[in-house]
Order: sequence, then structure tokens, then C-alpha cells
Amino acid sequence: MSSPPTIEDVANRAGVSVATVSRALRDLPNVAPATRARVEAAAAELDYRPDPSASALASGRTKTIAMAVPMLDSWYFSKVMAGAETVLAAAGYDLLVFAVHNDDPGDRLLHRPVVRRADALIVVDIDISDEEAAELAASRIEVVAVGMKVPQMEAVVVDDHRVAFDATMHLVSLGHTRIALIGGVGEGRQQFSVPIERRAGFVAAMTAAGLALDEALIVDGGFSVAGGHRAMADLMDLTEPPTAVFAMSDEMAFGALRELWDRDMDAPADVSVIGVDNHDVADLVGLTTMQQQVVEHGAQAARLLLRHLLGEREGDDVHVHTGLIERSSTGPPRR
Amino acid sequence: MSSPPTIEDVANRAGVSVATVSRALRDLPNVAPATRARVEAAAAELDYRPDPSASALASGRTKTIAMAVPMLDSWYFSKVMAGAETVLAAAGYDLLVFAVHNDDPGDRLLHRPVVRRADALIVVDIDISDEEAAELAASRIEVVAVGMKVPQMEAVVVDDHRVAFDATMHLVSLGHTRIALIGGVGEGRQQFSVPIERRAGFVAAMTAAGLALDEALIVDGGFSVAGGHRAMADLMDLTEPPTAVFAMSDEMAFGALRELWDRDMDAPADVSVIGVDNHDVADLVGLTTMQQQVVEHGAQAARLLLRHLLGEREGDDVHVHTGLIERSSTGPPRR
DNA sequence: GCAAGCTATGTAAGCGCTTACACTCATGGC
DNA sequence: GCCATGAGTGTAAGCGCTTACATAGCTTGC
Repeated sequence: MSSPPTIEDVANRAGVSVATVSRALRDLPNVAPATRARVEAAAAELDYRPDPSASALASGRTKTIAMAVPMLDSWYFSKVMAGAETVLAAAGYDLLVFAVHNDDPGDRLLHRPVVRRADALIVVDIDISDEEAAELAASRIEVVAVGMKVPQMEAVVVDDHRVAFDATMHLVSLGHTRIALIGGVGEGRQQFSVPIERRAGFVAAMTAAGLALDEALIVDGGFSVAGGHRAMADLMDLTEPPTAVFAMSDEMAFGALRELWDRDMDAPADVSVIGVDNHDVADLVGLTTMQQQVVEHGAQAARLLLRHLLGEREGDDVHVHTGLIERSSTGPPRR
Repeated sequence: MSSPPTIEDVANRAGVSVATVSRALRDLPNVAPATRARVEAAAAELDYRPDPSASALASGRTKTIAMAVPMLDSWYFSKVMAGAETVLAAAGYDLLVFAVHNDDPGDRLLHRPVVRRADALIVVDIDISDEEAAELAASRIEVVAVGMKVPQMEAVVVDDHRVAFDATMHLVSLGHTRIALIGGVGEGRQQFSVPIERRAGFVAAMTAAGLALDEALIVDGGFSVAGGHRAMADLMDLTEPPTAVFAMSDEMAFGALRELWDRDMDAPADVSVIGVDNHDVADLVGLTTMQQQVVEHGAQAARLLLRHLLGEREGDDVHVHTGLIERSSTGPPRR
């Protein structure tokens, strides 16, 4: 007998029907304790594990959660993924991950075969059109968003407006008046709320502080180290460069720092730099940042989803908080 | 009709049998071009996508690859994952990821239900006993290892002995004689070849250089920033601290640098530090390192696996190479 | 012109589960 | 003592595909 044991093998060995085996092994009621024990013993002896495909086909539930991210090899997404996986694994769910490139607008989530494999979907920072959101809401699949806000979809949300406002205000309070923003919207992404909200928060803070808004100081860093590097180069090439920079992510801030060092400049002596995330190495390079509990974002999304799958839908977003961590990359402007 | 269309709906609409639909949609031979076109049109009109569970149950193939890593939120693993996902997605396979904590020896891979969902398994830096390796080899599941060498299992391998030898020799060539090793084996991991080989390479280089081996200079950094930090603290507290450190990973090297800076010391002025990986921020902090094409490790593993699944098994490991990237964290010892 | 050999298609038997429904006994209230 | 009740178990019908096998129609060679 080389192929794996089936439920029938277990039933024969335990001397009961397959239905009883199915019930016993899934802890359903109406199974006599003695029978349950016999079934469990038989299953253990045969090293039986139910076939997930068969189980999914018969029950309609896959016990799998899919997770869509713009890219797999980024610090933020791997943290979110880790947080979700821990919670899901504990609940007996498996995690199917896939990348959806935000710059490919034809790539509709629901058209991905992978989504059919899952009971639910966690979307992280994916640009979703209203139309697609409606399609998702109408589908069989439960969806929870992380990071961005999509109409009708529950989410683990950061108050991005406030994060940006606070970060900018930190620079303002140090005395800066010429403050740049390194953000990123990118080509295909229209609805992606994170950069939009953070930009709005930045603008609100500048306005609140009575500071002029110079469009030349708002540049795109594509949420990557390399992008932040380039963006900072552009800023420093201006005839009147900024004295402080708010980067929408630590990775872009790293790139910005790198560019300063390339120019034999330093933070905060020449330019103050603040990021968002509290990346693992932010501490190492002394980056002031708005801390996020990123692993917790994933864990919360997973918990929210599990509640949905149990039918408890209270329709409330989960709000996660941020806070300023002051390190050595920000300080008063040079006079 | 709220539930998704089935193959039967497509068959009715196209006026053929379900068998023909199945064949037409999977590009099998012996389908008349006109019929195929009609089936494809019907499928498109209904927005039909086959149910993966049903397909898996009937065919025995899930079109899914599972990937086991010690943890999801580490730079190295997320890169490997990304490399594999890109290749697998292009071939129509989905990626199921899960964490196997190396310090839990009771956690056998084959006993994980998740593995039953997959046609094949990529294991990355997982501590696998010979017994478990044999069990895997005998199973229905194809397995490819990344990073570590397991008997009977094809792998994407780094010549870890050489990496360590070369890194150590770089320090030796700069004139260092008191060289420390920050590595990591950890409790439960007995067979995990990466630290074992790297340690051997370190020892070989020291011996080749005619240098004394001081066991006090070999410390555990657990392959994390925090662990490297602690390890470096222990080293610097020695009555005779090292003048150079070889850390088995960049993340541990970052921790080591951090500890130096905490002590108002610097690399390479006080201690030279070299790592392995060429982590995204290694460049930023000027870390000398042994470069690895980590994304490529995952991609190669995926390609190897796809070949296996097509029945082409040539039994050859894929070797990936490393090279020294000299930056500012290494230099001659202070005299 | 006909058997042999194709190609194109259909028929139907599973794949290994879950679950609605039916059934058999105990048990208990009256 | 009888019927309603409910706990424990079995029977069997799917779930939506894949695929071995059967069949029907066309070529082709001689």
C-alpha cells in the first residue's frame, strides 16, 4: 500500500463507517467517546491525514487564506506576512502568497486562479479600483485590507494622514521651514490610499504651520531604497535644497541618507531626515521615524478574517497606532 | 446563478461534453480547432475558471508548491521567496509558505497538512534529520533544498566552506590575527549545514594562515541583528577582544556594528567587520560582505523543481556563487 | 471498395471527502 | 406500557473535475 491511507482505510480499521470517521476526526458532536477513541487510534496507526483537496471539494472550504502584496521581497510585506502566518497557522489555515504588481492594471484579483483556492483574501497595499472592490464584495470570498482603505472592505488601517502630519510637525517644531516630501504614487496606482493620505497629512501640517508649499520639494521615491536615493539627489540638486525631508517609508529614508553621505553631508547637520516604519535597521543608522507595529498589522488582519469566517462580522476596522521615535537623523536646521 | 460556473455550464453553452471542455481548456491534443475556439468563447463569456480543488482531486496534481522557511520575516527568506514566486507564478503554480521553527524538533515536515496540498516542497535552511530526509525522499512529494545540503536531496547550494574561507582570508590578508566568528547553530538544529560549513571554512582559513584558534572568539549570534549585537558585546567584553570579526550573515554584522557604535568605536578603525549576503542596506552602512544572489537562489530552486515535475531529473545540484564586496568596514588592524 | 488506422468526441467511473437523511436503540414522561 | 425524543451510526448522493475507454466518422492504401 504505497498511496496514502484514505478515510475508508481508517473506517475499515476502526470498524465504523466513513461518516463516523469524518465526524470523529473533526470533533463534531454525536460521536460516542469510545468510538471517537477507536477512530483516533486507527487514524494514528495508519498515519492518516485527510486529503485537503477532497475535503475542500466536498465542503466548499479550503482552509487556506490568500495574501496579495505588491512584492514579496520588501521589509514591510514580509513582516505583515509573518504576522498573518503565525495567527493563521495556529487556527489551522495555510497561507498562499502572491504578488500583484500595482503597475499592471489589467491584473484583476478575482481573475487570479489562486484566489479560487482560498476561503479569504488579505490584500496589502494593493491598488484596487472601485469596480474591483465591488466585485470582491459581491464574491464568495472574504476580504480584509491592510494598509489601504477600500470602500466597503474592512481593513487594518493606519491613520496615514496623522502619521504624516506628526512627522512633518516634528520637523517644523525643530525649526525647519523648507521641508521636502519623498513619497510615491507610481504610474498604475490611482486608488492606493497610503501615499495620498500621507501627502495630505504633510500638506495639512505645512499649512497649519503657515509654511509655503513648494511643489518642487515633493518628489517620488517609489517606496524603495534606490528610489529614495534618486529622489534625494534631485532634491539636493535644487538651487535651494530643503533643510529637512520627510520620507514616507524608512527604506526611502535610507536611500536619502545614503545620498547625503555620498555628498559628504550628514543628517541632521546638513539635512534632517525622518521616515516611517521603524525598520529593523533604522536603529542602526540612527533614523528618526514614525514607528509602526508592522507584524501586528498582519496578525490583526488575520484575526479579523478569522472572525469573519466564523460569521462574526461587526463591520469595524482595526486601527493601529504609530508614534515618533526620535533618533539622531533629525535636529534643528543649521543657521 | 450566483455560484461560480462549472465545467458543465461551459459544456452546455458550447454544445459539447465536459470531457471536451476539459481537453480544450488545457490545450490537450485531439480537439478540433473550431471546437476549441467555441469552448474558449463559452468559457470567457461565463467567466469560467476551473475549481482547483476538484481539479486536484481528480488529477492528483495541485499546481501548488509549498515552501518551508524557519521564519518569514527575515531578509534572506523573503528574497528567496520572491525569487521562487516569480518563476512559479509564470509556470502556473501557486506558492504556499509556512514557517518551521528549527528549534522544535518534533515538527516533522511530512506531518504538516500543508504539505499534502502541494506537488512539491522547497525547504530553505530547515534542519532536517537523516530520518526525515529519507521519509521525504520516499514520499510522493518532490523536494528541493535551498541553502543547506541534505543527503539524497537536490539543492541550490552555496559553497559555504569557501564563503567563510574567503571572508576570513580577506581579514587575514589585511593583517588581522585575532579574528572572531559570529555564527549560530542554535539549540534544536543539529544537521543544519550552513553554520557548520561556514565554521569549518573559518577554521580552515585560520589554520591555513597559521593562526591560533581561540574558542572564546567563536560566539553565537542566532542569525539576527539582535543576536549579532549581543554576540559583539560579549566579544568586546573579553580581556583581549578581537581586531576583526567575521559574521555569518549581514544581519548579525549589522548588530555587531551597532555594538561598536554604542561603545563609541568604529569599523574598521577599532574592529573590522565582514558579513555574508550583501543585504540591501549593507551598502548604506558600508559593510564589507560576501555577496550572494539571494533572489536567484529562490528562482533556481523553483526552476529545478519545475524540471523535476516534468520528469526531468538529472540529479545535479545547482551551485550559486559568491564574491567579496569590499566596503569601508574592513581594513588593517590598528597598530 | 473495404479493412485498418486516425482523429474528434462522448460516456462514465472515479478522486476522497462532507453531509442530508434514514435508521436503530435507549431513555423518560405520562 | 407506549410514544416521543434524541443520541449514535450508517447510507448514499454529491462536490467539479480528469481520464480510460468506447464510439463515430474520415482518410488512406491497396
